[in-house]
Amino acid sequence: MKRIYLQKAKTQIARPNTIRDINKQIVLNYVRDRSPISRADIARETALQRSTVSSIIDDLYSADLIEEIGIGTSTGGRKPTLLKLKTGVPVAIGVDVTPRETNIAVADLSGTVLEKETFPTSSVADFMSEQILQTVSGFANKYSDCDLEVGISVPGVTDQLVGLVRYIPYFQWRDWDIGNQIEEKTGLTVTIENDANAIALAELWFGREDIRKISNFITVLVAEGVGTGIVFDGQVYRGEKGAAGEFGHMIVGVDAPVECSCGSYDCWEAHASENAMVARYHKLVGRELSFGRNIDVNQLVSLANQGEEHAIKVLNETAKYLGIGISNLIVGLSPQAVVVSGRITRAWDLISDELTSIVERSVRRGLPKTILFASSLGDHPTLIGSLSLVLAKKFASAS
Amino acid sequence: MKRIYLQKAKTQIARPNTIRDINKQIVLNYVRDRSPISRADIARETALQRSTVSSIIDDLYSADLIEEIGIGTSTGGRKPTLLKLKTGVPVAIGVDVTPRETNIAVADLSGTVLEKETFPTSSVADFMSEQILQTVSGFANKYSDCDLEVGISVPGVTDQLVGLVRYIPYFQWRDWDIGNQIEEKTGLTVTIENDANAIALAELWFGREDIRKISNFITVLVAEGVGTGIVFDGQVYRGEKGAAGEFGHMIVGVDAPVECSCGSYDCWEAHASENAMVARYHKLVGRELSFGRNIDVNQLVSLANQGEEHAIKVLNETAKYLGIGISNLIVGLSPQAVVVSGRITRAWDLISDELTSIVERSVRRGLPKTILFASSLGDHPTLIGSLSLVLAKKFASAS
DNA sequence: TTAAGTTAATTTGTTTAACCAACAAAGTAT
DNA sequence: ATACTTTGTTGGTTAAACAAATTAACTTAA
Repeated sequence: MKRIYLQKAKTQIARPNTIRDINKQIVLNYVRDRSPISRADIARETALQRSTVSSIIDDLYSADLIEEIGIGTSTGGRKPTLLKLKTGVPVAIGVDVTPRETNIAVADLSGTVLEKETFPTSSVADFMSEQILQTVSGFANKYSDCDLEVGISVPGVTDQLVGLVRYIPYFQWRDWDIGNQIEEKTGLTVTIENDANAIALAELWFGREDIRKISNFITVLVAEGVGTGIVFDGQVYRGEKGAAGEFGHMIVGVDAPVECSCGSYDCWEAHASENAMVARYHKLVGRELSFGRNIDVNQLVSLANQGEEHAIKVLNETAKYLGIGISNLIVGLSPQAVVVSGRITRAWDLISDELTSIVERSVRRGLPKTILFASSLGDHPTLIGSLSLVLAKKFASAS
Repeated sequence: MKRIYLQKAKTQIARPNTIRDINKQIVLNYVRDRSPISRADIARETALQRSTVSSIIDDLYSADLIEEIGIGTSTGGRKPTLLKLKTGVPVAIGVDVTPRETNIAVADLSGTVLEKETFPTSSVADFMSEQILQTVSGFANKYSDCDLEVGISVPGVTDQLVGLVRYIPYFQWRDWDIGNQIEEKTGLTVTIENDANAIALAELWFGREDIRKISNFITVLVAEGVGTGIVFDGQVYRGEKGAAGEFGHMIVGVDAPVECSCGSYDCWEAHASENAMVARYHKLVGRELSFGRNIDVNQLVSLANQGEEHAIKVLNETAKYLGIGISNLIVGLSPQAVVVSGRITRAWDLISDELTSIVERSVRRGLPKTILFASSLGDHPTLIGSLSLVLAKKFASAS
């Protein structure tokens, strides 16, 4: 049940083709989710007429979105022709900027990465712009016969309307105009989004099956900072100007091991981020043990997985604060699940007990239990996030 | 952009009449919002054909939702016939249960209360059920020729699917079956909802104009406890089993003046509720000054408005904690506005400065400013909330 | 005061895309 | 070999949009 806003009425009214648009999208989602599937199966499940389904399938086939994959087995009558999403054809370019490295990839409708390039992220914005522009337009030229769009994920505040990165705390970049630059050079449509929101979108469309079935959940991205993405009723909630999900700056306790990117020492981010984790380790073992330089998060997690007790202690401590923040979110938003992503989840076995026990304290009488998951998006969740910005548009409903 | 869930596909596919359903709803909203308005005006604003609008208006007229109000002035040609919502006809019964009193009212499509009965709320659930049943069925019989539905607002956790009140902390009622009892006795459809969520719905549809135009906001209800209602994208976010918005149990500080309904002393509710306010006053002035009995919130607010310094101090202190919680919500959810309701808002002039200054600290660089409002729903916001549960259904879009 | 121009609302016919029913194609079961 | 099933297509019907013409009712200017 949703309020109708009259300002947008001209785009909201239903035209004769609105019916087809809606049903086309539903049928496409069936092909995506249940493939291989026959026309008759879709008709049964949607309660559309078989003739209507056939007609819609013709449309989708012409639009190069689906293909026939073969003939199925009979169940007492004519054999069904089976359908699936058209794969192997590039449809999305994803640009994933993280503080350490930048990944640019080309993917097909199913989200499968067909080609990928990686380079270290430089702290000089103009230099980065140039490198990204070069790679993206390289892909665009190579696949100029395909109908491509570009999605960009960055660790900061974005403005989707004007295609601008407002602020990236890690590099202190302000008003980085990468979106428009790509649009101008390649002519492709560009969508830009905060990393945590992009991950939320990726979990919604490409995450593990038990999450894709859920319509209300929260993603927590533990990286240099802590970002949260909120999925509400099957859509990512962006808030005013896409600034929602900044629960990283929620106050959870004093005297954090590191300063938050906002300057304070009492934010959740200052207690539970990778930076906090690294700082805890140095405080515990002294700097000399870690080769005089800062230990890498990967090394820290590996040490813990190998059983090094200091590393384990640090992970547990970090998990505790992660849990406190998560339990605040659960109390307030009552999501069906919370999905944690970031390198810390490589030691999921070591932290899940601590997390679960803290989170369970927040379960209130009579309320359903919120499930905790580690992300299943793999080693580059934000890259999948950037691709999702393009792919989700193909499958999502307009409203 | 919203995910399509295949489980519900059978109810989501578009039929030929889906077009009409959508456009009918949009036209009805124009009549509601812009009345008096002519058919030609609606056609211009929606970009529907004038013939289509006329046909839809005929439908709405037959359904008794609108009426002609007269002839407008010419702007150079034929005079327009002006339309408005049909008023004066009962369509909703609202049942508003608060710890002190219970209000039951009948309202028309515009939300205007046509008739109202009030009685004190008893702590005995069965007795309350009987009183409510009697009053509601009285109204139902009196207006048996009208197409009525019932909305119920309660200060606790509700389960809309089975029509049950799961838990009311104030009275410690569990599984109070009032919804089904009314349905059985009267045959009317009943919708049950938590008070804070009902208020959010009321603000969305019947609140002040500057709020109705906003699609993302949060309502904070300060009563015996503190409840929050979240409006995302023009719809009330209920969370899993309607348990969202329990930010009252967010941890904001230690040593609250009263115990929270959940038993702890560090919840927001324990710092910022009416109960906390009353406890602060007693601690400050001593019990004897307030006639040996607990001072009433109304009295406390009146004293403050008259300039009594202790009362003012208490209100300021309470506003401080209210502000801390609100600023956490703003950081995390980035709403366009926060609407405060409850008796404390009768002293809005005394608390708004304190609130605003705390909230402004949470405004982060580059983010739009969140506006703070006192509710404009009047003295019985939860009653309007209960009526909204019925009325919003008439105007909202299905998806 | 008549003719010309405007605006409002309705009527008539066309198009889209759903539904339904009948049917051909391609199988299985007795 | 015959009867039944299942899949997918074809042709006719219906709902509701659009588009254009028409009627209604009014204002303005010669």
